[in-house]
Amino acid sequence: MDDGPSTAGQQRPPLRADAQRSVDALLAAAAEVFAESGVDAPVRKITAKAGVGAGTFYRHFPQRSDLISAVFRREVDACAAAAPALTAQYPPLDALTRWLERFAGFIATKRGLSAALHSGDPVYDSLPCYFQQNFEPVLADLLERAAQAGAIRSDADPWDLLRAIGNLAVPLEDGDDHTQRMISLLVDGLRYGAGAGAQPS
Amino acid sequence: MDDGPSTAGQQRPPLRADAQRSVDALLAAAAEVFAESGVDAPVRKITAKAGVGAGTFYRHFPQRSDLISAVFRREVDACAAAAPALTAQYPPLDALTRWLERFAGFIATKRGLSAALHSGDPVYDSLPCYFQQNFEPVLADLLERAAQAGAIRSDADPWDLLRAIGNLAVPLEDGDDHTQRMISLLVDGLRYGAGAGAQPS
DNA sequence: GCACGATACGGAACATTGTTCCGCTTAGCA
DNA sequence: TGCTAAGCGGAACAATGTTCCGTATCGTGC
Repeated sequence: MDDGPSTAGQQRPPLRADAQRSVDALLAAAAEVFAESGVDAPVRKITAKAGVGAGTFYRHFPQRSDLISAVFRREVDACAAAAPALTAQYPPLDALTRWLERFAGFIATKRGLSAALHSGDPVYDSLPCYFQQNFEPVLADLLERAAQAGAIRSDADPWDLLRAIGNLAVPLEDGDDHTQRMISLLVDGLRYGAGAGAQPS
Repeated sequence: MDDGPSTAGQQRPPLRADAQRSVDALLAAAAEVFAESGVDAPVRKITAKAGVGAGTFYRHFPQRSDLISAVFRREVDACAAAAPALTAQYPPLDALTRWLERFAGFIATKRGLSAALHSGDPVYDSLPCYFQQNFEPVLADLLERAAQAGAIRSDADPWDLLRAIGNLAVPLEDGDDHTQRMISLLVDGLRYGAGAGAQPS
């Protein structure tokens, strides 16, 4: 969906192969480093993990916010893209649950992002929108399939659920047992109103 | 209200006179520097303005969040404390207007604080509460006096007003003409429903 | 008023991180 | 295969956070 660092680029010549490799490596490394150290992690940590020099980093991401934004979008895309595979592979309720857990994992790597979002940098303005626009339809589809299968009630609002799980998963601390338990609680809640004789797990 | 940096101190021996001077100087300097450069301003800028060494700074504020929190509380106190004098010196409606402008000035120095508040540092958890607990009664009193004088309507909610002006004053950019105009607009709005034949300015 | 111990001060030194610069390497192309 | 522009690496520099310790000051008991 996004093949480069700057989203505002008008018409930029296609990246040379090695440059594309660098960008990919940096995004992958940054995602890992952000997950373990937050978005304020030192540049050197990222370049080291990516195996590139500092110059290369600043060539592709002159502003830190460019990198943060790019990593965020890439991870949103990846998480949203996981849904179809789950839908194809599992029954609707399982697909739903597994995707919610995947989503919680996504949220868990967002330490420090909340503060960045409030920094006032206009680069971030579009991120909440990107978040909603990508996730809401995905979850709506999962919910609808599960509802049509009679596994869950049909009046759940996707956006409500996304925010609820977003809040549940914020901590990131200790084991994610807690988040997982809360998710299954939510899913049980969804099942409660299903047409058939659903029973809590 | 708060005579030292750490709010969690159990029973700490009273500060030596020179230490108290240092703390005061640092808080005053930090307030100025924060206002002009945001809460991420370099430590050296603060110590230079306060006329103290780096060691002194870290002795009193081991964590930056300690300083930010202390400055915030001190300024909340000062702003809230300005109300009685205004009440004594001006008619109720004037006192109300002047205090709201003072409050807007307070908000205008809070660049970067919003991001800090979302950083997750538990030191900040109590600040929003402190903000509300100090300002709401003050404004409620000003509103009530103005309402009893027949200058404004009596159904205004203090907390609503605080948040509204907080939002109006956020920018801090250009001249504060804009904020001032918006405040007088709000006050006119309050006057509109007054019992007597109040007329917009 | 004086001496003494505890407390606090200042600022140089060190550590960490952000950012730039430039000689060298490589991809893409004719 | 050779040329050129794009890209790379990492040393060097700059800005800032943080520590350390010799010196100065305060509060106190006499």
